[in-house]
Amino acid sequence: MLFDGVGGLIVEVEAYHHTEPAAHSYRGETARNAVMFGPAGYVYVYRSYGIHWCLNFVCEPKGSASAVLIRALEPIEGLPVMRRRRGVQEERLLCSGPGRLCEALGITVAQNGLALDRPPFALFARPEPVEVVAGIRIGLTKAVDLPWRYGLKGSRFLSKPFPAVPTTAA
DNA sequence: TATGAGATCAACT
DNA sequence: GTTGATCTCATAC
Repeated sequence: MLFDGVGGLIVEVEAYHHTEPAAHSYRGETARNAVMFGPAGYVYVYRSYGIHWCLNFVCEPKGSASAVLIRALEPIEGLPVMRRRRGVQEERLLCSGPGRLCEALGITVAQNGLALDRPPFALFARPEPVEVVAGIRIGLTKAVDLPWRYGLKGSRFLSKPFPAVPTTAA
């Protein structure tokens, strides 16, 4: 996934749906979350805790008000730009979190409602299936127990590591 | 290394 | 007036 020539592999996401209280769309459509109620393939950006931006992709079906929060990215393109914007050198810290990711990519509310399949956005499918692990969501105060966090197995760029895989659990 | 509190604003009640 | 899908810095081990 690229934005304006800067980006990398998405390694961590969280799912949101209007039927669960943690979602912004839970209480119905408002001026802020209107994008979530629109067609899939658009971005929903909002400000969190007054200082951070969070990037979401709106999903099918239209009207379901579902979206995925992009929580972490493996930086690949435009590393110097990201480092400059973030003021951090370590690759792992550039995009390992929703707020960091947006700062690194230069995403703000100005991008709210933009289409994902047109510049400056660019999405690429993976050449082959990847191993994905699911887990409990992070940083929420509602519906915390839903296992709707998904990440690339073994990635070093996750905002937080996933629990050990079931096969190795005690 | 681990835990705690502050920063800061848009939208909701 | 309160809350929040967060991050960073400071202080305490």
